[in-house]
Amino acid sequence: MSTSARHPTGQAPQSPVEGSADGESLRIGDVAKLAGTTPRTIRYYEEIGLLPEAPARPSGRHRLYSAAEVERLREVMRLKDLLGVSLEQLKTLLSAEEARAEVRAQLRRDDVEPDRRRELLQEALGHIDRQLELVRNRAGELQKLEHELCETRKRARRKVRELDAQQGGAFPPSPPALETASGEPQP
Amino acid sequence: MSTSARHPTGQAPQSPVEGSADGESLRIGDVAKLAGTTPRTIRYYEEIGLLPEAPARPSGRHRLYSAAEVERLREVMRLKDLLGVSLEQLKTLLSAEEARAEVRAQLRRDDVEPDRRRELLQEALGHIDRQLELVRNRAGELQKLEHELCETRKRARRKVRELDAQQGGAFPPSPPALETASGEPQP
DNA sequence: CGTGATCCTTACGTTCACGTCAGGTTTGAG
DNA sequence: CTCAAACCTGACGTGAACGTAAGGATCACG
Repeated sequence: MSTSARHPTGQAPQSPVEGSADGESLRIGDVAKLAGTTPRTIRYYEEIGLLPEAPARPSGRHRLYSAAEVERLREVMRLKDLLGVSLEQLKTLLSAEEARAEVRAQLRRDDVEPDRRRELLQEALGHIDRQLELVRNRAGELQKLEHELCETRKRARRKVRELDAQQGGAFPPSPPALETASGEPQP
Repeated sequence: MSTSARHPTGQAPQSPVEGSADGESLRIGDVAKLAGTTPRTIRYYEEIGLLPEAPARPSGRHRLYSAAEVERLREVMRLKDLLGVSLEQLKTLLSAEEARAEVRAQLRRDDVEPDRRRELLQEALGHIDRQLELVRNRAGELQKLEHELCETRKRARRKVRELDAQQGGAFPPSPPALETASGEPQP
């Protein structure tokens, strides 16, 4: 970081990020930026099997991704954050989606026996239900917490108003500070 | 762990856990069990200032807790889990509750100037609002996720039914597996 | 007042989820 | 073809959140 800022163009000359017409050939750095993370994380996720290996990479060559991989990554990060599970558990959960993808693939082919189809769909449904239960539990807990906080908030506001009214008269219920009326509550 | 299982009474002779009439004098192991964690974790939380030091412990003596501490601990664990924040951030968030406790204490004393009261209450309100926003964000995200999962689930079920109907006739829509009608969905 | 279970402090070990650095290779604009 | 920028593979480092083990002090029952 001293005498290397040569390119007077300023920014990095590479990284199209959206240059090509279709949504193909993103490099790992681009994907990372688009998903809001780092290349290292992507490689790590791939390493532990949370993300599939970059599709058909010809040996030691650079990884190339499509927009779909970015979506996948975002979804992974979203689930990790919202469900608060370990990457290992997340991998298990996501295996369900892989299974579903496979189901869809099989469904597109028309040469599968209906019995087999039923099996696959039923399995997928089971996965979905497990996820759904997990999500519902957490969502419920969070709503409970939200409700509690709202109540607490109400009580606090009431106390403020009481205080205002009690020794009021001196000056009218003037705007107490900045954000006054309904800046937050709107259930 | 060889020739020490003497006490024929079977269980540990200590740990009242609910023996005393009031809710006092719990030892760290009891608290841990009641809250579903370990003594080490409790000491750690105390060490980093997430929990207050066991009240008035006479020097190197054992820690003693009351039922209230158990509640506090459960609350901490709940927030940690639901909000998915670091213990450091959680400490910051909880400082708000400490502040609120202090406010309540000051409110009980009657000799505080109203202006000061207002200040305290307003501050507490600010803390609450910050928490509330955080909780609401997460709750909203989780609901979105839940909704998406529900949709996916619906589609899957529809496909199953289609499959049933298509090559049905052979045998009626018999119970596909075990859990059949409305075992999960009830929004 | 002995004694076994529990607790104390101190300190090092561990797992997860990456960060960072080294040394070499690949890529793409010029 | 050149050359800087980005990428590659290892390998080691790191912070958070505890686990675990050592050596000794406390506690409560008998």
